[in-house]
Amino acid sequence: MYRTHTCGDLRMADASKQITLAGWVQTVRKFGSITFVDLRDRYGITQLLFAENLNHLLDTNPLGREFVLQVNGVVNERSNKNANIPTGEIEIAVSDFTILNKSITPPFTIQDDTDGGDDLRMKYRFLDLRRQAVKKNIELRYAVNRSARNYLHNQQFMDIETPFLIKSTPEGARDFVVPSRMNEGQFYALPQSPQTFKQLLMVSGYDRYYQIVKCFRDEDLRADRQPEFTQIDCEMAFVEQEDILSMFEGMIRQIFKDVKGIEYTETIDRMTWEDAMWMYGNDKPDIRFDIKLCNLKFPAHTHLHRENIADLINGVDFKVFDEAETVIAIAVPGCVEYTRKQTDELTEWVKRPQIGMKGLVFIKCNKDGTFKSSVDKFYGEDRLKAIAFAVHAKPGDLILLLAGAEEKTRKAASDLRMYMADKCGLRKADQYKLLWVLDFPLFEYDEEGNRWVARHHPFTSPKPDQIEKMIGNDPVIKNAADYLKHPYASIKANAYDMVLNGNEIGGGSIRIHQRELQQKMFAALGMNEEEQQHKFGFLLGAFEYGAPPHGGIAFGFDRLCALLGGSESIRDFIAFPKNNSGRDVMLDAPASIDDKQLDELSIKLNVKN
RNA sequence: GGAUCGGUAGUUCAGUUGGUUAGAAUGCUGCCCUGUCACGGCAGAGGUCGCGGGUUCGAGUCCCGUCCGGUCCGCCA
Repeated sequence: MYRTHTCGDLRMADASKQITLAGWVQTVRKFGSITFVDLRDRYGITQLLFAENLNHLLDTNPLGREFVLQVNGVVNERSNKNANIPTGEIEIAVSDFTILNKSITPPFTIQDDTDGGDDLRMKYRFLDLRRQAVKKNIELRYAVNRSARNYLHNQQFMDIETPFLIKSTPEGARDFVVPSRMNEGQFYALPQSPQTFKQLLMVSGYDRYYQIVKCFRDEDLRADRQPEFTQIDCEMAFVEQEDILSMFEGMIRQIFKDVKGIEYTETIDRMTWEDAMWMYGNDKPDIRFDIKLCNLKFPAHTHLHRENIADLINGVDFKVFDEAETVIAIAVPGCVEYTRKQTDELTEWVKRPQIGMKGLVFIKCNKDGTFKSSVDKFYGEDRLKAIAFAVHAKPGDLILLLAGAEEKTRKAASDLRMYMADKCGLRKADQYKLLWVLDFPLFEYDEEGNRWVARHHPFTSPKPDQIEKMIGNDPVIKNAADYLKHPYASIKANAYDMVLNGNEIGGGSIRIHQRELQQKMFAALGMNEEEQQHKFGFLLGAFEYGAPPHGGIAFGFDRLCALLGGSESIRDFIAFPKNNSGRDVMLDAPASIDDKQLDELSIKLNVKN
């Protein structure tokens, strides 16, 4: 028997027991004739004491970091206790030991605050995973997994596996493709999601399906985006939007309770997509803090339908604002004392290419009720006061104004809102705020292709009262510049996203379940009958055999884990992640394959460079 | 496809205006140490400054190219 206990088990109650432990050597502390060793496994750390009688054996069999060690000994009370670890009251008086395996010196320290950089840690991920800091993330991931499964199981959901080798249907993201040896010149694709399969399962009558499943997208990566990622993928039949929202509010509440010990009892806010864009400039707003965007000039072209607003900025010959399509302001609480240097830094920040604004205007709302702005030359005290009123600014606030083209300015204002909130500590790490964003547009205009694309995916149903708008109008966009005037631009979908602290953690929709409407949808996306049949004939066919009304949602599992673990990056919540370039630096994958393999697959390479 | 930051000892980093022998911490090796738990003390080894080219009397430092990594924009239905 290799061990009677783990390195996290033993306490004072076990004193004087004869035990056997096995684990990894974390540290060796030698004091002349006695030696302390910290032995580590998944469960904890236990201190070993090698007294005089054994110490000479350590001279001939020296222990190094990460050696695999088995010891027999007696549990003793320590004379000096360590309150920092659960096993800190006891130690093992070693009677004999076996080195089960040696280790070369690891390239970085296996501690919470490792000295290893990201790249190195990924290369030696199997060592990195030994660290407590990473292990607790992997444990959290499993806790979220268990919690979701329990909840869904208790709600009659069935976990049904769907295939990974499927057909490429290049709508949306790029597919990863897999060549087929037995079918010369043909390729499978890895699923971007099990979307069509789960819909077919609804047709088959498995009216509550879920799967915690890998999905694959061949797109550029980010700190929160991996080429293969995991979704909690769910679908239900005989449901309306409200059924889905309440079912999955229940799931997220359960996860908060099981994983974080948080009773999230408060109502989960709901907001339309239009409101989110109007008030936050963003379809996944962080509502932990109350800064809202305020339009001071109504944009000439917008899909956000709002009544006109007070004209507070025109008529003073300030060209920057006069010539701008829109002017958007935010009031940042308590920043009135910003120095010239600090406001200059903000200006530089919005001028960075990623934001791309030309400049930034300031209004300081002094505590004595007066105003001081960078545009005093144009705007008198009365005007500034009126603007401050419109922006809901209080004395002590700093108002920031951005001017420019509608979409760009709105996005910049949203980014600036988040940036200032971070600066002011308004995005509190221990605070969680959930939000549903509803009524997304059904279509999005693709400038490059001058056509409509599905904002969510082509299986999303329009709001029932807007089906007319869809079937009654030709999708062709005659004048690209005026796409917002096309009836399709305003069609809303039965689609919803769950947002946590400014991150989209889940999204879904009520699906189309009638063949005719589905075909109309495909046609709207520019797919002719032949293409429809070729790409989605199986689904259209299935819809003719009694497809029930259905809908679903998918949660980004990795991202949810990262957020619950308090991290921006999902990599530390994936046991073996890929780097920024989609490489596995441990395996050194992807890699070339040999000519024989290529030959079997009838593939000839055409590699540039 | 684009922007930006970085690459110097095993590791994490510092390195001034371009100037003699490139430093610190940690890790590693050896010696000392009976109560440590970030043990301590002494000594030591360890470098093609990512790679290639250029400017210069002289380049870790400046310039050009390139590779690798981080972050972001585009992209991600």
